[in-house]
Amino acid sequence: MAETSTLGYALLGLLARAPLSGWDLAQRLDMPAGYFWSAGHSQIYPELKKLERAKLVKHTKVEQRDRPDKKVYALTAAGRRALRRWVTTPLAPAPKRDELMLRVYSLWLADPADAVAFVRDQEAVHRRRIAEYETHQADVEQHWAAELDDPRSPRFATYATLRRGLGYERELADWCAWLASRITS
Amino acid sequence: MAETSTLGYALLGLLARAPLSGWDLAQRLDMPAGYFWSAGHSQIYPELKKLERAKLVKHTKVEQRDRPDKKVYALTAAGRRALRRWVTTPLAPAPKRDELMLRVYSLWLADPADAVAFVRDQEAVHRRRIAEYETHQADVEQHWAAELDDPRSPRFATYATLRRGLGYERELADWCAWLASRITS
DNA sequence: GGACGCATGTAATAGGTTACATGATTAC
DNA sequence: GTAATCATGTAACCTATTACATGCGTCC
Repeated sequence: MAETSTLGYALLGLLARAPLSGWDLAQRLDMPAGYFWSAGHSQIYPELKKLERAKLVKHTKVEQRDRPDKKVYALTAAGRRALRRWVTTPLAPAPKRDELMLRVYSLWLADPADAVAFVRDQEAVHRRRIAEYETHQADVEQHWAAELDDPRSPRFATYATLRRGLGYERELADWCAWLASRITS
Repeated sequence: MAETSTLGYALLGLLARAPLSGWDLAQRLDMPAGYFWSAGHSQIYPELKKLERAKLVKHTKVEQRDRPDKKVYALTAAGRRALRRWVTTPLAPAPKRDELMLRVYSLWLADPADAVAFVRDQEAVHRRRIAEYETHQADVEQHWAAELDDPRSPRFATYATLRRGLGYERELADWCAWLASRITS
């Protein structure tokens, strides 16, 4: 029996690093900022209420002069425990849904010229993302070198996911290049 | 205006290669057989009815002596055209949802020993999948070498997705190994 | 006055999973 | 008879997306 949904854990994971408002959480989980989980604000506000009913988070009203007031959510001790327990719980294999692969599975039907254009376009998308991630990586390695050796610092965890994102995008872009050249030849 | 849902295209993609019954389609889209799309039979049977109403597929009853009768679905000319059009249509960036990365993002909270065990376990899962895919790859390369050079053969498309699956799993397993050793040191 | 960013919510719809339900045929 | 495989369907629930809805404050 999970204490909350996966989205709930995503929110707890962000709040474990710093208290945030619903709007702030939505910023971080909206594409393209959310590297590996995403959600719109219409999903986040109700979820925060659930988490609060479950006593995993609590909010405090913060009045602002220059902007509308907001509710800032923070983890409770129980919320932190639940998150900590969840992170190393056995992970059930999730069904994959990759639309690019689904397209490629039927790409033999297309005109080869169209197929190459499609695949080269995908490659460009991922090369752009690689450049973006590389900038992040360089920044992180320069400014937080010390923390990247400490597996108990949040920065270490962020760095690990960034490395994975880079590896993923590189492998994908290279595969696109391989496929495009293979169709051409 | 898409002519059908992504699941619909997944079914069309399978039927473009050979006519199949709902049950056969479910076999191919059930974990772990479906490499990059999955669906249960409760989603497939209604979807086939939708596709038939849209005249993208048609079924014929096939009586069997040794087994229950079945409905075998095949693409119509319109279905084939719709699929062909769809494969190279610009692909909208999809929101990512990767629970493993979500766990790792909060892994700094866990005891390092638990964290390493968790990551090593994940690595093992993906190494097993690599071994499986490698067997497939060897089979395909041996038996269908000629077709793998023809971008208009379905076998070529399957081979391309298999290569991608292998690249994905290798990158992931290697990243797990990197992370585990980084936590340990 | 209008656009933009901040801020919070609800409603309707679509997509997906789990559970319920039935029935044929074969092998043990 | 009973379990396993083949075969087809519906219902209930959960998750996620898109659309609707409101309102403050700043800048132009």
